[in-house]
Order: sequence, then C-alpha cells, then structure tokens
Amino acid sequence: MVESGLLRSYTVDSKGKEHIYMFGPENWIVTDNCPPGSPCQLYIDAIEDAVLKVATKEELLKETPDINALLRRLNAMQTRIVMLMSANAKERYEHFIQTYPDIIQRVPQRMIASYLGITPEALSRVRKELSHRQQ
Amino acid sequence: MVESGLLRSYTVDSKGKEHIYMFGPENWIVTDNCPPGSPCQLYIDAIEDAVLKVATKEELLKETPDINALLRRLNAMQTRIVMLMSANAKERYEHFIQTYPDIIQRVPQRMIASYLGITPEALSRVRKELSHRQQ
DNA sequence: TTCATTTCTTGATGTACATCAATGCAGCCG
DNA sequence: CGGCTGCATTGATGTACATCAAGAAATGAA
Repeated sequence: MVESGLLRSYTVDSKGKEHIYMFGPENWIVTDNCPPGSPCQLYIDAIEDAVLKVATKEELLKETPDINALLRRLNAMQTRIVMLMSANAKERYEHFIQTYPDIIQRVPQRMIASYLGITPEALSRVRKELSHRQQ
Repeated sequence: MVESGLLRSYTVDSKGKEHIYMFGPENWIVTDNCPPGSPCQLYIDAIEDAVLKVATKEELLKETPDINALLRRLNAMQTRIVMLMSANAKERYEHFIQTYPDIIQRVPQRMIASYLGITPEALSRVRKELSHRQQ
C-alpha cells in the first residue's frame, strides 16, 4: 500500500525484457497475489522515493475487505486487456494520457512505452505524429 | 453465472472486429461490471446452449461475497495481461492449451485466435509448426 | 561551468503478424 | 446424390511495430 511516492510492478520475459504491469501511485495497493504453489510473475520497485504500508494478504483482507475496490481493480484490468487486444499504439497512448494524466508527468517515457507494450522509439514517433496533428 | 453450456464475452473495436475477452464455461460468472455512468465494453453471447443464473450485482454480492474468487479472477486477468505484453503468438497458444485444455475442444479455432489476439490464419500456422516439431 | 549518464529522437532495416484471396474440407439439408 | 455454408488451411503481399545504430537533448554531479 503506497502512502507516498510511486511504485512499478513488472515482469521480465524470456528475452530479459521488462514489461510494466502497473504503476502504483499514492493509495494504490501493489502486489502480485501469486496463487499458493506457483511462482510469482511480478517484480516491484520504486520509481520515486516512497513510503509504504506493508501487510500480508490476511492482514489486508481483515482490515479492509473492500469488495468495491477489488471490483474497480478488476475493471481496470479488463480495460487494459481490451486495450491491448483491440487498440494500436496511438490509441493506447491516447487512452493512457486521458486515464492517467498525472502519471505521465512522473515517469520517463520509456516506462510508459513499456506499460503500453511498445518500444520507446515507437512511443516517440506516436507523440511526434500527435503533436504535428494538433497544429 | 453459467450452470451449463459455454458463453463468450467480447469487445468490438473501431473497425468492427471482435476480440474475445473471456470464455465462460460451467460455474463461471460472466459479466461486464461497467462502472456507473460509463458505457459497457463487453458483449456476451452463447457458444453452446446454456443454462444461466442471472443476478444483479447487489444480489450476487449479498449471496456470495467471495473475496477469494475475486482474487483468483484478478490473478487470471493479470496472467492474461502479462501474456499479451510479453509473449508471442506461439507462446500464448501454448500457454492457453495448458491452462484451458477443456476449452480447446469446445470452441472453433477462430475464437481461440480471437482470445489470443491473433488472426485465425496466424493460429493455423502456429499449430502447423507445433505439430511438425512434435515428430 | 564541464563532464558523464541517461533519456529522447531520428533514420534504416528487419520481422511477426495481418490482410487478401484461393482452395480444401467437413457437415448439413434439399 | 449435388450443392450449399461455414471453418481451416495455404500462399502472396502488406504493414505496424521492433531492432539496431547514431545523434541530440536533458539531467545531475563535481
């Protein structure tokens, strides 16, 4: 649970490449929740200096069995999947800046590219095209 | 809630193409859970004749506030995102047949391709390559 | 300030997968 | 039986994005 600062969780694929799964700004819970018996998928580290509240799953569920928070999270994941399946690089970026305008300010572009599932070069070109189009 | 049969939920992108978000076999809950005020993303229909139990969100949460089911579902979504971001067509297919061997038998290949985020043609070629390799 | 380090951009080329089009191959119904 | 209809396969071609490599620009430390 992030009290201040900014975390990221990410996987590393078979070629050693990192893919950011989610950003964790203030008040987000960042966790892998690996099912018992199977290994975790995610690494977690801090992009900004952060203050965290660390808890086990049991403590967390006892404190705040907040079903609605879980449902919102499920919904965010659903939107992410839909985006990854049905939108191209430009559409994904546009959706991201609308949905998380604050995050954009705080992380380097290469991490946004990683979150979107594209390379930094591809993101750079998308941004160039968008900035031209505005004028 | 699926009592028998098989559902699919899917989106339709800006070009009219369908993308299967999830399959709903027996005992799965299939829903969009759209946040209030925003439109839904998913269509739902039946691949096999099905018997359903239909409930509102409130009824469902009152009956079975099953946090662990929600967590498992979150985990499945996480795995799906990780796959879409970090695995190629062949890896995604191999993961799918390991994770949902039963589903393979029950749906046409074009729907599996749609779930994997590739075209039926691409899936056909992946399968061809895998069957050659086995011999 | 200067140098070092990292990030961003730009261009040239490569590749995984999409698209398009044709063919094969069931199952089904007259 | 023949003809239809939808799915799977195969080949040829197209394209979005990746990769590689080189600068440019920002960041940060001494």
